[in-house]
Amino acid sequence: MERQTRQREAICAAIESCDRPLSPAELCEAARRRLPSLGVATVYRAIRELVASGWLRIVEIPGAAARYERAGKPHHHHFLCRICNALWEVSGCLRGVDALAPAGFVTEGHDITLYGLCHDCRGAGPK
Amino acid sequence: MERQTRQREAICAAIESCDRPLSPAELCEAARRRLPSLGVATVYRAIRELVASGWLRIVEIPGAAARYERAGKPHHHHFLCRICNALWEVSGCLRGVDALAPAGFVTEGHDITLYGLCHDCRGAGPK
DNA sequence: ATAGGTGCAAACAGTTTGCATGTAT
DNA sequence: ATACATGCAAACTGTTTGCACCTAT
Repeated sequence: MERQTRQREAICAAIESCDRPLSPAELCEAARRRLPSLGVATVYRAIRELVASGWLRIVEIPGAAARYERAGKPHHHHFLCRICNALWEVSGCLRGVDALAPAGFVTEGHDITLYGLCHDCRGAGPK
Repeated sequence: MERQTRQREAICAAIESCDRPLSPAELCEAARRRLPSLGVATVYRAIRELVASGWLRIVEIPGAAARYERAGKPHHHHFLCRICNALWEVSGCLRGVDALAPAGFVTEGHDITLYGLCHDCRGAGPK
């Protein structure tokens, strides 16, 4: 990430102007609205570099494509809406999560993902 | 799943003789020890049918290929070893997980995945 | 006998890589 | 001027599908 290029500006701008984590495809589509000629490979390369540099964070979701959000937020988890597929941030965590591991295992971290209906979809039928 | 075939016997036996969830590749390898000519496509087809019939359960893991375990076990979670990539069962859960959701959200379920070093890899360097 | 199952290889989707060209410094 | 970055297409990986052959019933 040594040079400032139009493609990197488009990619970073797309991430910053979105309030939810984006998948590579969503990010590519969003950045192409600013720079239509943008290639997929460039998006993947930028993601890798931004993650390596600590600017981006990978959000891995069970059963869905990984998404990316700006790094630096406090420890949190996510809520995946079954209806609209939006991924929401869930602040806070629980004590004792890491201690669930079997004896003799070394726990280095954990993920918690909640599933259900988000505020917007609760009560509404499928989109 | 209408007929009893050697390949299906090998696949089901592989699952039942293993105490942890297997990825499609692991399952294929294990079943091939019983029936070396087994094709990948057959493994995927069997997985799909066994899940549909309720005999197998999908275990989705953030950032890793899905694994499969016998259905019907009590609620539990999993531990993914960073070194050997094996997925281990973690018995128990925590109270209050579903209540982490933001107000107004309806939580229907959750996943917890722990990461770290399993008993076999703790202390050992990378394989 | 025959419908369902299998193995192979081709088709796919998502991600990565090689290379000639473009461009920020 | 010269690295570094980009776009394209080919390569890879993991999963699915089409099809001719095989086999449990």
